[in-house]
Amino acid sequence: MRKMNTELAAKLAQFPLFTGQSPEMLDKIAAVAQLRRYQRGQSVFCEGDAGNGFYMVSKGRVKIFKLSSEGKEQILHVFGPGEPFGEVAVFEGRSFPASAEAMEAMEAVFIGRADFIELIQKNPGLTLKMLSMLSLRLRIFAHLIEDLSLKDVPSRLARYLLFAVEKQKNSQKIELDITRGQLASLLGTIPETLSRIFSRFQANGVLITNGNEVTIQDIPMLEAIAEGSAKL
Amino acid sequence: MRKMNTELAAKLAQFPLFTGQSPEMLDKIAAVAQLRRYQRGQSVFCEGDAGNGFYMVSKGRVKIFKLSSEGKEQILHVFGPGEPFGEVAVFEGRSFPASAEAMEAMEAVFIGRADFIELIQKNPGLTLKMLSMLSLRLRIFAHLIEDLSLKDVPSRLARYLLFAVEKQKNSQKIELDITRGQLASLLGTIPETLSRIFSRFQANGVLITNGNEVTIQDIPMLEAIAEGSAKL
DNA sequence: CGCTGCGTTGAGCTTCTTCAACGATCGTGG
DNA sequence: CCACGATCGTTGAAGAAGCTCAACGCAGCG
Repeated sequence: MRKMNTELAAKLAQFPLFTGQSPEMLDKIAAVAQLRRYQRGQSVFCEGDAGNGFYMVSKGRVKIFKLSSEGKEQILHVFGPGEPFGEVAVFEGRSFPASAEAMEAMEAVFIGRADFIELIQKNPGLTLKMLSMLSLRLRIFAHLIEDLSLKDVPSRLARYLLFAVEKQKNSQKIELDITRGQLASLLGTIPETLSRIFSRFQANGVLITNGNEVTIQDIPMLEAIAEGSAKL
Repeated sequence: MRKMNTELAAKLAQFPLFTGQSPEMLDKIAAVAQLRRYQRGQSVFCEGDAGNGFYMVSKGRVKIFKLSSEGKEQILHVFGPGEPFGEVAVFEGRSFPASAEAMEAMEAVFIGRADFIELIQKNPGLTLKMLSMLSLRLRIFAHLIEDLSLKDVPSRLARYLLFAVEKQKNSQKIELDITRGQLASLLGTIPETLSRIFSRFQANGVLITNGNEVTIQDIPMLEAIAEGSAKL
């Protein structure tokens, strides 16, 4: 039992949310945290479920998504190691507003609602981090809403690719870390449409695709498409 | 000066965020808060502006929105008395993710970033309220994303109307408190499309429109349309 | 070897937007 | 008091964007 807690505490220390916490505090947190494991495709929670706590990814990735009545999926987030999810239900005290599913073998730390609220109240630094994380998510959501409502699919793809280029230190060769289908769902479209647009970009010399590898050839053009000042 | 502060303190006490605060605390808050007035159509802040603080509506209404490069508008929120806005920029420390404009003569209390962060850190109750508010907004955004990505316009309108019915205590006569154009922008479409759908609903006996007054006649049908199990 | 999941391509169609015109309402100034 | 312009809402016709459905290729894996 002792050993398990120190292991957990070590994991907790990795999370941005908990950096700067004293070892004693980490031990306290570890005492109320549980480690949970999921297989690829396994559901973590479903929209509407009662939210009794929140999660932080320690290994693998989760997708947070909504389903339409016809089964179409809209991905809201893809979270990897260090990122928390399911907090909305904790603070707002109701059900989960979306579903979560492991995209690959995944491991997450779970902390119950009451325990976490207690932690927060005693820890102003933690509070501010949490507020800042929720704010960041609001910003991301606002961006997604803008995309869905005001931009066409080529623009969205262009924005996504430019973001990926930036994230990978401007190397023009990008490794897509999700499948085409998932990317389509993240961009609010379907695989067929996404595929057509990739082809169109390639036909116009904007990029070259090769499996999960995409080489960007014309960044200025991509920027023009992203902001809507050029069409293909 | 003294008088102004007590006036302000009285206003502050009305805000859900500050209910339960001691008179002394309210005075302290009032000392760092400013009252700002806006005319209909006046901009409060623009997307990208540096966010040095946040606002709480005390009179009138604001819309929070994004603009496309062609000038199309997507409304993210409409806020009335008691509701805070612009907090994202405070906690995340960057710029405003969207623009804000007064929809009518409006009055808002402004609190600077540093002051508010100080307040928060000394006041766990305030913290939790703030977390809960941000969470609620994330939930609302998730709903909007679902609408935009997974539902057609008739569904969105149906959902909106059902929500309004519920809000107005189930009287089937609804008073729309925003213009058609604004409603279109809130639902992620344009006035022409919205108008057509209202006509279609009316032609099928689902509702009767009369200016800003809408009388719902077939709630079950509206529910069916909202969830996508019926089309017109 | 066949199966299954994933990606691609084509054809047709639905939905929504665009563009244009028109009617109604309201506030203003003559 | 009326005329005027501005704003808003409505309606029609045409067009574009993206979705559905179906077929096929390809790779990985039992």
